[in-house]
Amino acid sequence: MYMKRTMEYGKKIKIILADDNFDHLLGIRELVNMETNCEVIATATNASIAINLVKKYQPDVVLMDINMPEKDGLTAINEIERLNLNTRVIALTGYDDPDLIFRAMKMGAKGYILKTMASAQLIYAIEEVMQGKIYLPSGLSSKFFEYFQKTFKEESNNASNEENLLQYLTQREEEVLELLTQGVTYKGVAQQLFISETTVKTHVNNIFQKLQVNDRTQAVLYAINNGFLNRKKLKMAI
Amino acid sequence: MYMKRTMEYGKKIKIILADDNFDHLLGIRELVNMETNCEVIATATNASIAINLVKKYQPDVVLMDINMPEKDGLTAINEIERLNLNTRVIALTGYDDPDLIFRAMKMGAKGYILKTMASAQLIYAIEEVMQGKIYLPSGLSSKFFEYFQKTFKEESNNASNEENLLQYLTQREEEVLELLTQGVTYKGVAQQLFISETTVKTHVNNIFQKLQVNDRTQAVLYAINNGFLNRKKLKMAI
DNA sequence: TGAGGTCTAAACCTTTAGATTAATAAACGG
DNA sequence: CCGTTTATTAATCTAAAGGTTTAGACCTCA
Repeated sequence: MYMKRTMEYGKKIKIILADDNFDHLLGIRELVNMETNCEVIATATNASIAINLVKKYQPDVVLMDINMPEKDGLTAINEIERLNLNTRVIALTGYDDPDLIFRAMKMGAKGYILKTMASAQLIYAIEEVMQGKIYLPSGLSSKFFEYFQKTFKEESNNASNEENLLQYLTQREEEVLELLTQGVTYKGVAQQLFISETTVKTHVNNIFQKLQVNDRTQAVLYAINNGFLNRKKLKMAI
Repeated sequence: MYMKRTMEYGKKIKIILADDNFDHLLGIRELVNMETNCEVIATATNASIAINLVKKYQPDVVLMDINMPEKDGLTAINEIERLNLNTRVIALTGYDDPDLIFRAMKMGAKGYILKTMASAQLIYAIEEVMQGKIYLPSGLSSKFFEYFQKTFKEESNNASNEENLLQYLTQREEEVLELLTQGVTYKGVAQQLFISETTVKTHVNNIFQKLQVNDRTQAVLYAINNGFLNRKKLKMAI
């Protein structure tokens, strides 16, 4: 499924622009077209149109303003990524808000540039992502990592939380809890573990005491918030 | 709480080295000490000792080999970060495994370098992180982002899952569900929303039907896995 | 061998959860 | 304006969950 995609000289890089500000649209198009290696093949003033254009033309690069009304640019990036085309999206915005950068990268953006940046950087970004690289200017990269680490700080504080009550569970109790986190009833747990329903209740009660909760919902929430599922490798640790 | 930390000329950058390989330890110390602006004030051959040394000397930079036996380097990085000192950790390893890079950054590493890299890069990395920057060489940065985006791909596929059943909930039902995700009982919900317990049960039943689940645990799991909490801004969207 | 922990199970009881049905009021379309 | 839908409210009844106590079988470690 992997398609090699180096810059083929002679063929221009096909670009689609999406920006709700018409003046910006024209300006950027002008700028990009000046670069002989690039060609803006279509423009859109909202995200929905942009997505349709991408489906139709399958461009090399999409420059997506992520501050658009209605369907926002971030969602649009995600939808384009999920098309699994060979299209790279570069997020374009006026703000260097860390959360925005983080979410854009999360959605699959291959680059992120500010409208206030020098125009040469835009061309450079296009060339970089065309080579399969990620383009994040140094300043934005720092913001991204700051935000990234801040986001995971609480989690790791919780996950290795002084006293993680999950550690006191026995193997059997972990097995029961794992089934509880899947929404299985006592009867279901009993059948899957080949024990009686009353035994399940005993285990569950012990779990409640150890986790200091009163019911299964709270137990499940505790388990999820304290890395139980991660440990079980049911889901990638985030 | 923010302390400005620029390079103060005249004062050497205090560095602690942690590497279980004694030869590497000597080599890196030699290398770092050659840089007149740097000084290795202590070395450790395992993570536990390293952490104690950090507590004692509060160095500017820790070069941490993350492939050590017993307590692994990644956990050590996390523990050092949680000390909230002004110490920056640079991960040091022989492998450019994306997962390793991702986890190191998650734990709070400010830089990541390979032992195979040119020695000059090590010095450069130290200087960069001392300026508050993140040091990730281009190649490793790409690996990081690839991994980052791959990790979040599934999640966003779920989150904006064609048909997110959460969208069919009424406002009242959302209020009820929000309380359910906190492990509140029917009685508790009734008191908080000033309605009768039986009314709560009706809402809950409607929620079950709309989310196509059979009990509150499954409803809560559905809500969590489909971005309900994120939307409610109770928790940072990851 | 005896103390302690785990896993199993049962009886008995209280509380909560879940299913069904239905009344009221607001919103909407023709 | 009236029938239709939808949201919200509510009562009743059954099933499931949860609390408590007791106890036997098994294993381990001192």
